[in-house]
Amino acid sequence: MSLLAKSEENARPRLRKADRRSQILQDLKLRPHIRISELADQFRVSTETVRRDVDELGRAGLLNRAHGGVSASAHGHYPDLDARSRECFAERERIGRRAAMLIEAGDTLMIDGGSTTMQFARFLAFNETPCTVVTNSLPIALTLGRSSAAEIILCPGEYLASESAVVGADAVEYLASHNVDRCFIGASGLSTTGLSESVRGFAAVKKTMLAHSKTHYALIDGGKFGKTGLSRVGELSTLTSIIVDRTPEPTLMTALTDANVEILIAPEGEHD
Amino acid sequence: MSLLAKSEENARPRLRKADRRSQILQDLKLRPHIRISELADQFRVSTETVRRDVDELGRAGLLNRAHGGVSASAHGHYPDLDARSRECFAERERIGRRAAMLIEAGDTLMIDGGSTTMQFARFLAFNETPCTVVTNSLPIALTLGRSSAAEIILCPGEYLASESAVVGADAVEYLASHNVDRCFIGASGLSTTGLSESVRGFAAVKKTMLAHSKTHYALIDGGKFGKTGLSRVGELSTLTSIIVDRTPEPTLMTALTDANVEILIAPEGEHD
DNA sequence: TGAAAAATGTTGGAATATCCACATTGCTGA
DNA sequence: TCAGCAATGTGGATATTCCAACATTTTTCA
Repeated sequence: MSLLAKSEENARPRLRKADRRSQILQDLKLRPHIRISELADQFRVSTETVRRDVDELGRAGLLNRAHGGVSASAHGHYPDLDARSRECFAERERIGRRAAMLIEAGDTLMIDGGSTTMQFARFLAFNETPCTVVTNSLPIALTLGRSSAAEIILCPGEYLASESAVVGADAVEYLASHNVDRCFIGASGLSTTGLSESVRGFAAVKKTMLAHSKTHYALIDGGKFGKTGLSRVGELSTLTSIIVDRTPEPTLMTALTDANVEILIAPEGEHD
Repeated sequence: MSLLAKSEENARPRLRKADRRSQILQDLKLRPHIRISELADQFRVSTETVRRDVDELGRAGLLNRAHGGVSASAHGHYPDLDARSRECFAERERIGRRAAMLIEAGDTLMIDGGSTTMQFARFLAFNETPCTVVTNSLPIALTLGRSSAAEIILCPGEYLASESAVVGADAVEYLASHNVDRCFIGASGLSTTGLSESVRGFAAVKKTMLAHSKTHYALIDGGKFGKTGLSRVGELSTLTSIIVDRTPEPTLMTALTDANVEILIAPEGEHD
C-alpha cells in the first residue's frame, strides 16, 4: 500500500484503514480521550468502522478502549516502545515499583530513557516524592510532569523517535554539566562483562549519567541476563545496585557479588 | 472552597468528598481512563455522587471528562492546553494547515510550544516535508517524530508540565546557539503594540527564537486580536507574516500593514 | 439542640454507545 | 472479467450513561 492521501487533497479519497489508524494514534497525542462518534465524524465513516479500528488498535495495545471512545495508552507513546512494554510488563512494573521505593524527598536523579525506567517514573509520579530529575526521555518527563512534586530537567539533543528520547553530543554535554545523587538506567544486556546497550546513541548517554552520579542503579529484567548489546556501557563494578525481577544465574551472580554490586529483587507485587 | 479547608482540619478517616477526589486523581496516574460506574463501585457511592465529583474536578481543570468516565491528561496533555485546544479547534487546525504549506524541503525551523503551533506540527508531520526543526515543545517533538522526514532538535531546560514544554535559561541559551530560516510562534495576544505572551517563561523563549531566525511567523487565532498578555514578545515590525483565521479589525489591520507584516488568512478548510 | 447548608441518593426519560446479523461496496488476483 | 474476500454501511435490540428535579441523609454552626 503506497502513501496516497496527500497527492489528491481536493478529491479527498477517504482515508484507508491504516491511515485512519495512524491518524487516531496521532490525535491521541493531542488529547487524552476521543469519542467514537467524533472520529466517525472526522473520517466520514460509520461508527461501526471506527469501532472496528479502535478495537483492533486496542487489541494491539496501542490505545485504551473506554466506553464511548478511546484514551491514550498509559504505557508509552510509541509502537516500538509499546511493543517492548507489553513483553514482561508485569516484571518491569515490579522493578519500577521497587526502584521508586528507594527515592527520598529531595533526591536528585538522572533517569535514562527506556521501557523499564518508564515504569519507574510512573511510580515515582504516583508517590509524589519531591525530587529533581534530569532525563533524556520525553515520556518520562511527561509522566513525571503529572506529579506536582517533581522538578524535571530535560536534556537537549537530536530527538530519536523510535525511543522517544534525545541523544547526541548536546545531550551528553548537557548531562556532563550536572551532578546528581543517583542515576537509574536500563540496558539491553547484563553479562559478566558488564552493562551493554544496543540502541545507537544511548550508550554514550548512559555512560555520561553514570559518570556524573554518586550512585548507580541499573533496572534490568531477567530476560536481559547474559545478553550483550552493541556497545558496552560500563563494567559491573561501576554499578551500585541492580534492581531485577529474579535471581541471576550463578555465574552472573558470582560476577556481581565479586564486583560488589547490591542485588535488589523486586517482590511479587501485591496490588495497591 | 472554604468547606474543603474545614474537612481537612478535622481529618476524619471516612471517605469524604475531598478524599474521593484525591483518590480519583491518584488513580488516574496509573490508568489513563476510569469509568464513572467503576469509581462509584470503588467508593460505594452512587454514580451521581461520582459524577458531581468529576464534574467539579473537570471544571477545576484537574482531569478530563469523557463520556462514561474520566481520563487523565496522559502524554503531556494538560488541563491548560486541553481546555484551550478544544476552543477554536477548527480555527487552529486551519491556521496550522495553512502554515504547513509554507514549508519547503530542507528548511530549518524553530517552533514554539502552544496549541496552535501544535496543529502546525501535525500537518508538517503529515506532509512529510524533509526539514530540521528546533523546538521547546514535547508534544511537537513527539508528533513530528512520526514523520521520518523531519530531523528534530529539542531544547534543554526546566520542564513546564502545564505547557508540556521546556523553558528557562538553558532553553534560551541553547536556542541562541542555533540559527534557522524560519520560526513559528504562537502568542497570548496580538495588538497594535505587538505580540505578547502570558505564560511565564515563554516570552523569553519566543524572543530568542525571533532573534535567531531569518523570517518570523506568528500563528494567531482571531480570539487573540486586541488582547495583551503579561510580557511583550516583540513589536509588530519584527514579524514577517501572521497566519490567522480571519481578518483583524481595522485598527489592528492598519497597524499591521504599517509595520509591513504580511497577513495570511487560512482558508475555510474541509474537514479531514 | 435545632435549623440551615451541604452532601448524597433516587428516579425517570433522553441521549448515546454497544453489539450483532446481514447487506453492500470495493479491492485484488486468477 | 469475474469470483472471492476484505472493508464498510445499515438497522434494530440492548445496555450504559447523562441530566435534571426532587428526596433523603449527614454535617455544620448558631
